[in-house]
Amino acid sequence: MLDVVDAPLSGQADSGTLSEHVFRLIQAAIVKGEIAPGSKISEPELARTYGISRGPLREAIHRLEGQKLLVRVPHVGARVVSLGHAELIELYEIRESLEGMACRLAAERMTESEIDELRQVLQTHERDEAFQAGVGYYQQEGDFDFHYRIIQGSGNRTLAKLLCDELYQLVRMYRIQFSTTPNRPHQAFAEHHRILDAIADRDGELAELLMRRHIAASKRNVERHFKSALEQTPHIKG
Amino acid sequence: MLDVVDAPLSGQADSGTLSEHVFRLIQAAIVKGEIAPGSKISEPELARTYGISRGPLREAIHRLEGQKLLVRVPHVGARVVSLGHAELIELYEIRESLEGMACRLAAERMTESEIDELRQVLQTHERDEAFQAGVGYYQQEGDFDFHYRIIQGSGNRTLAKLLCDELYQLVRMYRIQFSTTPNRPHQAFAEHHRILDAIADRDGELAELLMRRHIAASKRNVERHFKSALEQTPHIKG
DNA sequence: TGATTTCCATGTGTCGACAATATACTTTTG
DNA sequence: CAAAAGTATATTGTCGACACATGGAAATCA
Repeated sequence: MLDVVDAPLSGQADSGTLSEHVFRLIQAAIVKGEIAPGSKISEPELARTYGISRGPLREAIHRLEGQKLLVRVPHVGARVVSLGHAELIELYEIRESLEGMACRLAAERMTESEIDELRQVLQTHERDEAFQAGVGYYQQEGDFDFHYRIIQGSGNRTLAKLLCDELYQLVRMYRIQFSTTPNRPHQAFAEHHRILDAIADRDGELAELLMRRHIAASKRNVERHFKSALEQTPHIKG
Repeated sequence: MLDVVDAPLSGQADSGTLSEHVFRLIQAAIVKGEIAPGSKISEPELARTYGISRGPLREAIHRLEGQKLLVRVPHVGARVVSLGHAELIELYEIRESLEGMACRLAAERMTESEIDELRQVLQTHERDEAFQAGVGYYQQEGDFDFHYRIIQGSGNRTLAKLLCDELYQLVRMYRIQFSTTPNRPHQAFAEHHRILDAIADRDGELAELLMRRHIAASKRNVERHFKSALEQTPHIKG
């Protein structure tokens, strides 16, 4: 028997289909900002770039549209989404509600070992944060780890799919856009700790309240960045 | 001038593309139960049914997958989603959180004329309900009208797209599945009225609380129906 | 007789080409 | 000189066909 090691590029289990592959590739490219927000998607160009036919590419585009990363107009084409100020705030309001619920459920239903793992995640971040004091970018992934764990710990798999597989792609996209400025890491750490304590105490109500405040603070932070970015470049046409 | 009546079947503005067309067609067929939950989707068969090629059909399938109405397995095919007991409950929990927020926002931001229209919607239902006392099916659409109006009145367009365009297709699907039994119309009416009163009083907190209770009651109702349905047909394999 | 293996049929994934439509440019006209 | 119409190019939407994988049926062997 020989080990099949054809092309494990994407890291995770690649479903083997080209459509799935380019779907994740383009998704990552959009989230990372490699394809500018508001820019047009050219099917022939992308097909040449990834070396595939337009068929699988179009299927990937339609799925990306479902994830709200692309906006398509019939007979015209697709553009990378470009959220306005209001829409970004709306997204954070939705997170506030949904992750608040997830946090309450997590406080009620997480196992002790899961809580321990969550505590270790936070300790790891604390060391990293002390190490590269306030760089803020690495904290992004860590922050997602923290939120991811809580969402998974809620036990509501439908909610987890909705938050992690769909909405968070958009959130990550704008997090990376705003990642040039330090993202209030210390304050976020303190908030994370308080949330963890509430979960460890099995205090669902408090955990929900703290998570909502945490996301609300993030929202205000993003709001500031958005405004300052707007002042630098007053009019970005789609 | 002659009235153009080519194919206004879908009611709304058809974007003209076949893909979009079959997307809405299959979506409606799944929601109405014309394609049984858990049943397999045959691409050649559906292509023949709608008289189109497999290309646009596959694009529609991918979008349906994004809306969680289909579950696809690579190299195997797509099946109509079949939510288990737990998943259905999870869906209602998500609605509780999201529509609760929508209702609070609606109480704060709806205009007086919008509130008047909402009141008229309720009055219309009251007459209809009194007319065909307790049939319960027509109430489905009406119930959606009521919830739709509130969601739209929240002013959060991102939330409205998420709830109305995506999650509600699933909810409608199972509403129709359980529509054989009378859906506690009187109690729902009373709850709707109380919600309206809270909105008219601009009492956001109360409006949210009442909406959450309303959906929780719906959840318990669905839970009952699900159990009784399970007793009649103990094992429905996917 | 039962389990395993081989083979075939159905269906999915992918491709290249054609038709229809939108965008940009050129031309014409007031 | 500006605006509108017409044309040309490029892109999107659609189609039919081929390659490969999967599931089931038939045949073989223990």
